[in-house]
Amino acid sequence: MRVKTAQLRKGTGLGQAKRIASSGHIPLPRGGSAHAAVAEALGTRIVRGEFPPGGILPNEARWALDFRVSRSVVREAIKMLAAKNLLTSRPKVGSRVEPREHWNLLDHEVLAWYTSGPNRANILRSLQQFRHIIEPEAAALAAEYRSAEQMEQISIACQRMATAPNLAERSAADVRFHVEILKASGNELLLPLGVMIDSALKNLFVLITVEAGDLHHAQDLHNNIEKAIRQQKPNAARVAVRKLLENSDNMIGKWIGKGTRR
Amino acid sequence: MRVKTAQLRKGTGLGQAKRIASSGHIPLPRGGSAHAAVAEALGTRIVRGEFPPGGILPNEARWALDFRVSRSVVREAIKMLAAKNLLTSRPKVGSRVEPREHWNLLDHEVLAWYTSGPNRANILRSLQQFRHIIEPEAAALAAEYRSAEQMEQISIACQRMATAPNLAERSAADVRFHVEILKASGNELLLPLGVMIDSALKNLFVLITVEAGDLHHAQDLHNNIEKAIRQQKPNAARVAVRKLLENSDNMIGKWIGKGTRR
DNA sequence: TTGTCTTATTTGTCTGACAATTGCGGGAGT
DNA sequence: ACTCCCGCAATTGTCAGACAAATAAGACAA
Repeated sequence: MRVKTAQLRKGTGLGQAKRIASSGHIPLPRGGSAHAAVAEALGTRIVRGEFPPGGILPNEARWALDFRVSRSVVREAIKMLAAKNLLTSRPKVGSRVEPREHWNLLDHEVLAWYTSGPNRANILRSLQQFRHIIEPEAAALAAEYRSAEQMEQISIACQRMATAPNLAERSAADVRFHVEILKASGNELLLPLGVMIDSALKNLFVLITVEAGDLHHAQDLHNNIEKAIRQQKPNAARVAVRKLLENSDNMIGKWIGKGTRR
Repeated sequence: MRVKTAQLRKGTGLGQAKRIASSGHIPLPRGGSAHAAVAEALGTRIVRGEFPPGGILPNEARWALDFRVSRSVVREAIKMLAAKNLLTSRPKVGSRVEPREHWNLLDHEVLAWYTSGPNRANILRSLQQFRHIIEPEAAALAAEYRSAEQMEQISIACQRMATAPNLAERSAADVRFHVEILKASGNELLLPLGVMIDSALKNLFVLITVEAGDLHHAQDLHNNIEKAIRQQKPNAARVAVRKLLENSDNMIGKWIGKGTRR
């Protein structure tokens, strides 16, 4: 965070209130670099719908005033958002928010902004549903095409899950287990997608682990997956993963049922 | 393109050849804005493996010299690549290329750079495989949860495919058909993912359409999908989509078999 | 050998200026 | 009154130079 302490510009009582107010000083979250902070602030507000798709947002100079940063910083932030397809910029017209279907929702930053917003329940549901689509097929592909080394990695992760001394390490091994399966699937796109899903559901993940009173059962489910892949039985792998997901669905159901508000 | 004609810096015979050569003038593709051009140039070279993951790339000043642009432009380009997780920057150390599994492969620009590179066959194979995983389930979900309006849109697209006067319009209707199904699936992540896949396979798409001597057959396959979703039969929808994909697999096989090099 | 200090390099930020683009309104011509 | 063209102004795009901050690497002392 490089924002100067002093350097308060004088009044700037320029008459505006044209398109959107957005007046006054907006404090930036401390800790990172300024452009990242601005990008996060803008990105969050866009994703939350504060600036509707198709709309024009305030110009760079205005943001510079509001955030008390230079225009360079604002520009770099806007370029980052443009790289995520949240908006496009054109001279004279400004930066226009793209329609939602153009947004790169698969970007983990965008996803994080999304899950911090109002309709996070909706997106979390979509994510879990996504796992049902992706993971059984990934396991089936892994069972079919895995190499010996990849199998080795999967087994290591599985064993580490079983012998983990605490929940944190167990959760880490769990993620590793998933990732290794995705790697073994041989599909280059499955890996980043799976990583993205896992990191987005990370919170959910540890909660499930905590909630699972019956760790033995959960471990059995994982062992079954490992075995199916080891024996190169795609269908068995599919079924085993479905069982595991079913289990975690139940955990989520319990968790929601418990009335865990926010 | 805003690069000045004049303004040729003098010699700059500074001794270096430190990490990577990259000396001399690198011309930028004409047509867009400078930062977009630089981002594309750098992104392409990174994705193609010219700068290996974990490596440090030349500093901003150097790129500014090589591309004959200001450092601001280089910085904005680098920020765009950082937003796609291709690299991270830290003071004093420079910009380091991230490991490939961190790259946002689901970004359509990154994907485009990828498909223009050497191992495009590999990535195209992964994409088509992806369709086998995604689309049947999407259609099943659509069959289950579609609204009346969504069904209407799907039918319209299907009919428009049948009555299209030329290949271009037929291809457009085809894409629309897919997108409407994804929308009807009710999963917010399926839509952007599907759009991304379709746009990446666009070229492949039209080729398939061209290649398909038997348009009637292809249309029947689409009609079956439409019917299954209309009748809200998820399993039938899954099967119908699988048939369609099988057909397009065959077309791709034929096309490759024909010896279409390059 | 180890810990600390200095230094050099690189990104980060600020500032001010000008260029390029283009939506919009006003004026000329019919 | 209507249409077309042109200049204006607002906004992003680009440039240049300066300084701040961070930190890796080497120098030096204990």
